[in-house]
Formats: sequence, C-alpha cells, structure tokens
Amino acid sequence: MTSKPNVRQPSHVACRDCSLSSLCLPLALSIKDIDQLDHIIKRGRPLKKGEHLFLEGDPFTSVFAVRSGAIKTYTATNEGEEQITGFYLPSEILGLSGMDTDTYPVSAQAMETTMICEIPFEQLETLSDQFPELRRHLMRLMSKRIREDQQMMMLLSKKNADERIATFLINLASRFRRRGFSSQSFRLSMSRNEMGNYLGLAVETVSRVFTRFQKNGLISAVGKEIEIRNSVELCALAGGKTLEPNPIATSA
Amino acid sequence: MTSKPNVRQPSHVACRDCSLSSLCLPLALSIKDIDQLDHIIKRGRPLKKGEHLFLEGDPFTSVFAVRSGAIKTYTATNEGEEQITGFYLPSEILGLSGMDTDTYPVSAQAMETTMICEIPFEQLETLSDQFPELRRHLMRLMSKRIREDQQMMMLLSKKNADERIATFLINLASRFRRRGFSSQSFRLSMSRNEMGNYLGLAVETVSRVFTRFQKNGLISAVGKEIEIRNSVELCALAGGKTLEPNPIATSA
DNA sequence: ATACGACTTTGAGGCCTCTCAATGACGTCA
DNA sequence: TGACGTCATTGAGAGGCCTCAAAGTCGTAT
Repeated sequence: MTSKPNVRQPSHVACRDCSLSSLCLPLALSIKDIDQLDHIIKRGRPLKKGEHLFLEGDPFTSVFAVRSGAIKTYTATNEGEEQITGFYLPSEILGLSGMDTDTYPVSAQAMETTMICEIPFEQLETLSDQFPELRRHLMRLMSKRIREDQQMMMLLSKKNADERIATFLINLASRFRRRGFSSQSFRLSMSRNEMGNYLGLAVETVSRVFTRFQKNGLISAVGKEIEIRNSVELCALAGGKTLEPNPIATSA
Repeated sequence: MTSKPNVRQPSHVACRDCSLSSLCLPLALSIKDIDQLDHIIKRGRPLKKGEHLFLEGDPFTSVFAVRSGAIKTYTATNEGEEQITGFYLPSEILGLSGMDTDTYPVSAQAMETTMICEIPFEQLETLSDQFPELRRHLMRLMSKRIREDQQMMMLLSKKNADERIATFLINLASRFRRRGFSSQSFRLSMSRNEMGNYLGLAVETVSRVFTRFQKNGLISAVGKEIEIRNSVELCALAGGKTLEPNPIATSA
C-alpha cells in the first residue's frame, strides 16, 4: 500500500541503477518508465539465512525479485515433510503462483543472507494497465515457468539419479552465467539434503552421485563449492543441450 | 485472423449458449461482453481420435478450449519417447504454455473425437486490453496451472504407485463432477499406457495397482469404465483432501 | 463373422534407490 | 580454541518398481 520514497542506501539501489535490470522486471520497460516501477518497489532489510519472506497461507500481496542471495520455496507434504518447489537466484521473480488464490501456496525462505525487492501486486497490476509490454512480460514469465515445471516433471518421471543431478548442475551453471558469473565454478546455496528433496532423491543418493561424478572427472566438489570439469559429458548426461547456447533462467 | 461469422450449427454453439460457459473463458465476462469473445473464436471441424491440434514446434497462434472429447499434450524426451504432460477435458484451456515462445512447446492430440474452440491469441490479447477481468482470468489460469504442476511434481517425487493412481483418479473424478457428471463412475479417455506415462509408472505397474485396488474394493474397473466404490479410502491414499469439498479443475 | 493388431493382465527376476546406521567433516558459537 | 550440532559421506540390506516375456482380452476393420 505505501509506496516508500526511493531512499538511496547501499541496499536500496534504484531499478535504473541495478545491475540486474536487464534480467529482471525492468526489461519490459523503457528507461523512462522504469522509474515508475521503481517507485512502487519496496526494499526491505536483508533477510538472514533461515528467515522467511512469506509463509504458506499468508495473504497474497506482492511478488518478489531476488536482488542478492538465494531463496527457496517449499510446501508441506501430507505427512508434514517439506517439499522444496524451487530455488531463486538474483534477478529471478517469485510469488506469482499465489496470484489466483488469496494466499501464497508455498513458503519462501532465505538460504543465505538475501536482499529482496518487493512489488505490491495491486500496484503492479495498475502499472500493467499502463504498459502492455509489462503485462506481456508477466504473462511470459508465468508461461516460462509452466514450461520449466514441465521439464521438471519430465526429470522426475523419466530420469535416474545421475541424470537428475547433472541436469540440476547444468541448469544452475547457466543461470549463473546469465548473471555474468562463471558457469564453470560456483557455490551451491543449498545443502545436499535440499538438493535431494527438490530432485526427488535421498540425501545419500545425492552424495553418492557427487562422489561418482568426481571419480569420473565430471566435476570437483569441495563442500558447496562446485567446479564443472567436463561440461560436455555432464550436458550429455543432463540430456542433450550443451551449456554453450543461450542459457536458461528460472522465474515465477 | 479471420473472425468467422457466428454460424449456428450443432457443432458451432455460441459461447452464450454453451453449457460450459460458466467454467470456460466466458466466466470472466459479463453476458453482453461474451459475444465479443464469441466473435473471435474459431470452431473447426471435430478432431478424430489421434488427430493433432498442434505439433511441438508449430508457430504459437492460439489457445484452445476443449468443448467435448479429450486432448493430451506431450513432448519428446531426449531418447525420442513420448512424455505426456497433461490431459484436457471439456471447458479446460490448453496452449498457454506456448505464450512466451514463438512455438508450442508440446504437441496436442485428440484421445477421442473432440470438438475444440480456438481463440487466436493476438485477438485475445486485444480483448484483454478492453476487459481487465479477462486479463486477470488468464493470469489466474496460468497461476493455477503453476500450482497444479507443483502438485504434480510433489506426486512424482514423493508418492508411490498406489498414491499416484489414487490421486489421479480422485483428480479426474472431481473434474468430471465439476462439469456436472458423476464423480463415482466415469470413462477414462486414456489407455493404461498413457496413464502410466503421465504418472511416471510402467504400464504393468498401473495394471497391477488397478487389480489391487479392485481386490481391496476401492474401485471397480472394466476396461476404461471406472467406478469408485470407496472414495474415502481412495482419497486417503491420494493424500488427505476428500472428494466432497469444492472440486479442483485443470487448465492451461 | 472372423482375423488382426493394440491393449491389458499376470508372472519372474533384477536393478536402482531408499532406509537404517555409523563415521567423518564442517561451521558456528561460547 | 574447543565442543557441539549440523551436514556430508560411506556401507549394508531391503523393497518397490522396471524390464522382459507370454498369455489373454478387447476393438476394429475387412
């Protein structure tokens, strides 16, 4: 409701000055229109590891863009266990799946210290009325998410443990690369347990696959630090497409 | 491109006269606005079993509503096998996942004789500019689809064969009920093979689960005819929610 | 009506991944 | 810096589902 004046603190970079603007929502707007988006964005304090952005069942009010750090979304299974539904890196948008309900269907939690841009949905809709391009971008984001979820369903129903983890690593790598980071070596923000949870595998299986991948020279892993040593092989395992062509990113 | 005059043939029922209007796109429009939607809708000849509505890679031009019959969407895995991504019943909308690409990411094929309403997307977008409510409805459809896909991911990563099939049957039942049909007994439009493909199970497993369910008095199945004999148990297996509360439907 | 093909069912055996268990490494905080 | 808790690794065993194979059923077309 309150569109906070645009306080320029280190943590409060304006959209036009944000290094992620070409990946994030502003990409749908012209330079001069970006400021309008900028004014409705709320930039809260950084979330510490483990803090929640919203909880499953909270009233749906906003969508969020990750500015730095990493967020996971999860929901509770019938048995009360946690089921992770997505990982979100800087420039990626989350919260859109709550749009047709009054409440968020998942919880969102910081996996490390994380800065967030909050976009109140009501105002985003108003802005969408002015800028058809923004509206189309939002729909494209959701459409892309649907396709990505279907890729994920394919992974879960057809791929074995090796292929799942290869796919996961390649996907992460291209998302890092898209943000201008190395796709060869990066740091996982999630634990083996979280990775397994997301991929439908037991922790022990994840660990065993990592060990095997290292023995075969596909990757090198020291704790959460990952280095891809044979991207060709890894991509082949992941199922076809190489790391080279224009990378994939995730949103919504 | 051509908005065909509204020919009243048996197969060309106007939206306002369509029994599905309260479930389909028109639900976002007032009575008098429905006619505008009606005029952009193209109603082709019925598709025969096995005919394709569109193929993976075809240029994205329209979204589609199923009027009668049933459609499956599928994509090819890396090994060239078919992976079914969804089943669509009357009043349900498909094709939205192609929105952010130039081409459909899946193929759509009739599982039986099927009547389709085609909505050219460009004109739907124009109409969306006039009717914010229609626009919001489209976004809600996509948002709902995202949530449903996440349910599916949960099914694939956490549920065993019995639970998957129970979930699938309960889901189908509530979709039938929503359309005013019996949720106790209905006819499957898909083969055991297609069901298994969709659920990430081998045909033989599907068959064995069906046999077991019948032995336990959960269902009775003669070919594709299904009768749910113990919905309480079946719902429990599916994971909690009963069949009674307001049912779930699928779209996009 | 009959024959063919597609679909379904049932059985046997094997493999992949899970579960349980214990040890080892890491990171954090007093 | 040391101790604790969390996370990661490794091993052994079991179980669920897949694969392969064959027989049975259904639907359809000639």
